[in-house]
Amino acid sequence: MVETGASAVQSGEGLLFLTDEQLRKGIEAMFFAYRAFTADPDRILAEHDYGRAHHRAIHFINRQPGLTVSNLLTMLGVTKQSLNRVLRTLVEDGLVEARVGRRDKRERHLHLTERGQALERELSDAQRARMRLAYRAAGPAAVAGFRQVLEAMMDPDLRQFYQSMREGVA
Amino acid sequence: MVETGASAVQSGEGLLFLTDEQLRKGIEAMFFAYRAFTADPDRILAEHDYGRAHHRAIHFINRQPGLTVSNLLTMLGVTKQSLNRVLRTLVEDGLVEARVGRRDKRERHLHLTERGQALERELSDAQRARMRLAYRAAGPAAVAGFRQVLEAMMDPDLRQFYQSMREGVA
DNA sequence: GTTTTACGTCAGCGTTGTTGACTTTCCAAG
DNA sequence: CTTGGAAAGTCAACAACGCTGACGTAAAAC
Repeated sequence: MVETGASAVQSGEGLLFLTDEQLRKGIEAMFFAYRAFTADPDRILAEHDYGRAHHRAIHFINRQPGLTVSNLLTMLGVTKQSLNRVLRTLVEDGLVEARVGRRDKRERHLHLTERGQALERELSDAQRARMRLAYRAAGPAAVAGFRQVLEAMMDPDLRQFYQSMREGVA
Repeated sequence: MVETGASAVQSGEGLLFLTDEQLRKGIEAMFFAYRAFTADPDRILAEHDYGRAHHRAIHFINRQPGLTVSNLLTMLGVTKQSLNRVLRTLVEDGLVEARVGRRDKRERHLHLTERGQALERELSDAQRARMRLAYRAAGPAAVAGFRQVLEAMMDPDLRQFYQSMREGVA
């Protein structure tokens, strides 16, 4: 066992938010919220015969047009075989274009086609709509806290990635 | 398309936190944080030849000892066939006990055995440890906001479940 | 010129989700 | 007391999406 019991309370600092029960509620909140978070895109993807893996690829290709396969690999944290299967179908279906690198011809630079962008918009509109409602309901202060806690949960290297994603969308 | 462009900004209310870019960052934060959130349990589960599905079952059985299979089904949001496969291995391996209902003998009331409790503790200690660090780093105000936004994201019926989970652990 | 890197691909496997069909058990209402 | 339907379990088949391992090609790097 790592740490058991209401360790935070025992510290006597009045850190009620660090009770095991509070932590447990946070864990469950993550579970249920993530379910909701993926529900809308999942519905749309099912209509197009795609899955979550396709969504993730599309999202990051849209976010950083021209990123290479290995970049994407690092961000998604899957094997190249797994990603390749997904990427191949997206290229075959004409949603993604893989351009050979000009400086380094081994690289493939990924871009969304118009059809790819259309699906991306459909997916992210749905996801943003839910997010917007949640943000609006909770208010700006809550949103700041939300982002702070999520960021603190990430592994350091993934946090780097997250923070370094440029703010503009091109 | 549902809503495109920086709709919130156009409302002129100064709701900067509702920009598409802010929403996008929230979406990515969810993605990366959830990865981290499941990483520690996943490692432990792999050692025991179990998967995330087992973890989820164990979590909720521990949380509400004696809950029925259909209760669990509703909370997890999977089919009974899918849950049954998981539950069967847990019962076979002696981590979960399925007691026939006394009032309604069709029901199976689920309980963790000692070995089940041991694994639950191992898993949730790891998960809580990460959560505790994140909470501590972000502070109580951020934690409150974190919970508020997650709660607002949930579908109403799942939010009901989430809120109604009793605070004690029995 | 050899090694390393980036990418693609084939084969095989495991977990976890799905649908559909069917049985058994049992409560409850007619 | 019979019957309808809910709760639970099971079998079969399938799909998405992870994984490992092995292999091939092209190009960059040393």
